[in-house]
Amino acid sequence: MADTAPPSGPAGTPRSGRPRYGARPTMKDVASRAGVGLKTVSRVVNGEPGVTPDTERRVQDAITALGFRRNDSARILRKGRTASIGLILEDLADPFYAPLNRAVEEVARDHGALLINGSSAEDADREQELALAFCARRVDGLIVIPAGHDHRYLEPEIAAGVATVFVDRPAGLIDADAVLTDNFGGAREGVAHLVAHGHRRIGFIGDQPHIHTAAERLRGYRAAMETAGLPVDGSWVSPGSTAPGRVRAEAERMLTGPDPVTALFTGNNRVTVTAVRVIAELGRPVALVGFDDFELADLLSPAVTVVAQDPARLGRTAARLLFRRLEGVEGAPRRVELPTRLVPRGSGELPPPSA
Amino acid sequence: MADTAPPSGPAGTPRSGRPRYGARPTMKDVASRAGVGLKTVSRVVNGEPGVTPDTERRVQDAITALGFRRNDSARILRKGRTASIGLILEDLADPFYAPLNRAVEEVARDHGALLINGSSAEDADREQELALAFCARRVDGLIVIPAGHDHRYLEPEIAAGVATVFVDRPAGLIDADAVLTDNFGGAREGVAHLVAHGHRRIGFIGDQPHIHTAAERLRGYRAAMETAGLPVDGSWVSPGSTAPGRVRAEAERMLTGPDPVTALFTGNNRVTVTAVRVIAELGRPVALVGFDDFELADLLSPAVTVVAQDPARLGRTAARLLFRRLEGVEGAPRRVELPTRLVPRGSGELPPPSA
DNA sequence: CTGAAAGCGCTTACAG
DNA sequence: CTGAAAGCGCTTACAG
Repeated sequence: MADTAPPSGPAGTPRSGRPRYGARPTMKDVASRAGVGLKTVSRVVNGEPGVTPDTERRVQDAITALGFRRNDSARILRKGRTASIGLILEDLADPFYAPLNRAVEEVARDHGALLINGSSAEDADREQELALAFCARRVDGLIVIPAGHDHRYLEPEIAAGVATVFVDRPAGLIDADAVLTDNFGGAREGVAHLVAHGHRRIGFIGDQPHIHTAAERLRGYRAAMETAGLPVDGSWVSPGSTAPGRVRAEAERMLTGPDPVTALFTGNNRVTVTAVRVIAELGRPVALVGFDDFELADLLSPAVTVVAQDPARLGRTAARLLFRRLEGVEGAPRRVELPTRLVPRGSGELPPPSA
Repeated sequence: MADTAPPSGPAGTPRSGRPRYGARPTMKDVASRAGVGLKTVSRVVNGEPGVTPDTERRVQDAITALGFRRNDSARILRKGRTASIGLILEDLADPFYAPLNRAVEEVARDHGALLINGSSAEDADREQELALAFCARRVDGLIVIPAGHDHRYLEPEIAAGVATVFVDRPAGLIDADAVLTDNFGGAREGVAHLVAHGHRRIGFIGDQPHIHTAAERLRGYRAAMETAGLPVDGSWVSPGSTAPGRVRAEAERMLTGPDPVTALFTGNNRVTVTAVRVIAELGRPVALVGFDDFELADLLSPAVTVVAQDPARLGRTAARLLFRRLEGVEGAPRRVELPTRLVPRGSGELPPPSA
């Protein structure tokens, strides 16, 4: 008899209508179990009209019995769009980018898209590798916080229809949508704030100058000093790595030399935190304004005055622009610049020591 | 002549061998342009042996000319595994989970897999929706920080071969791999530390008790008190929302009542930060130990003593376990528990006010 | 209302 | 060394 076939254990059930272990039932399996055609199953799964209640029920029963779940990868292959976007940031672990990440996710979710994530680790090669891997998966769009300065490698992808928006820093050597913070204006305002509180000797410690945001902030510092008619001594300006060791050394040098600065403008949150430590160890108050807000800045004493960006808004704006492009909005690449906000908390309002 | 066909603008090039705008060249396009078979292109693209240098060059030229990039979605459909994993956490914007996220990414990268991300927003329905969406995309594996307490919805997926590891909190109503922190032991140690510094009246403010980690930490608090032979007044124990308003009210109540506690044990980083604010406003030192480390804890005054978890290790451990499962390691579900580390910084070593 | 055929862009299993 | 055929699991376009 046909039933004398060897009993099928959990690891392999050749009996028709049931998938083998580790495999998954397909629409074909559902169709044969329900005794209908493939297209009818497709109609039920996708809620398309034109199926009698009785047929629908039979299909639903088969779906439940087999534990069928539509394979969206196959669907996607046929439909063209993948309903997924890729986001490349510098470091998924960096608290500064976390709200940006979440904001992008929310917008993607509103549009029914999934989010693929990756960290460039501030390495141009890794950025490219990730971006192209995402494109190979045929993401509909790409949001990139660039690490590199040459994005020509993306030209074929963009031409092929991958919507691409750069955030936080502009693209290099290609013309593309970008959503940025007004780094120049923010830094200028922060330094002007120190000037307004009587400082004339203001130090700048920032990130490496090849990073766009760092260069812009340094430019803002210089502009504020020039506007105020203040000279800038070369020894007051220190762009470079944000490694605590270097920042610490530079802050100590500027604050304890023969003719010390009376205030510090720090170019990003990591620099600011190290500067706070140095000042605390110094034992005397030093005026400080930092670029980027950070948690607990208000709990330190003195509380730290900052030029705040809005990372969530950066992400939201970029993602919305991306989906607008995907919906067919054409036009020249856009450059959106978001404002900063000066948050006075105490450290930036300290006067210079009365000479 | 054939060349009298209407000129083809950028939006549509019917000329054979070139894709229309917005579409992408396929292996078939490459094959016909190079004058070879489809399989030969596949061999070149995948670096398989058995192609003469001359043929290979012709194929490479066609690839370059057309800007071909293999469609990994199609490849995946045929191969079975998608080389992607999904990670569901509570909130991509939460700095606590950011290092976990990055650690998972690094392990995935080591295994050539991409990372799809999502936030449950502490909502069980949204967790399920995300998990099933990831499964529909046929991720190879799933790492979940669960929001819900019933994960039976994942049983068909797990049976179908989706490797699944829970992190930070265990799965509900199913038996599955889990990587957890020793919340009980950590809390017990933190409270015992306060006891060792002379405190007998210690308050506990924690998260909602239906959250596994919160319940475990409360259990640790009670165990430490009991071990020390100290009674626990009901008014000293406050599990509930971590919203600043509630935490603030509870901290103020415990610290300013008729018979106030002399020390506070706070159940997570958000609670700790609010407690620090309340204590700062109070104007007198109060001993404090918090569960979870946080940035700048050492810069506050007094610096905050914490029971630290290692979120990156949590993520790394979970991801490694996941890939071991994907490599075929069978066996009963595992439960890994990672130790905490008490970090004395000052606030936890304050003595009770001399009565 | 229902379904057979063709095709999305690859890989697998074979055959020359 | 090379390639035609079949198939991964769906959807599209059509026909009954």
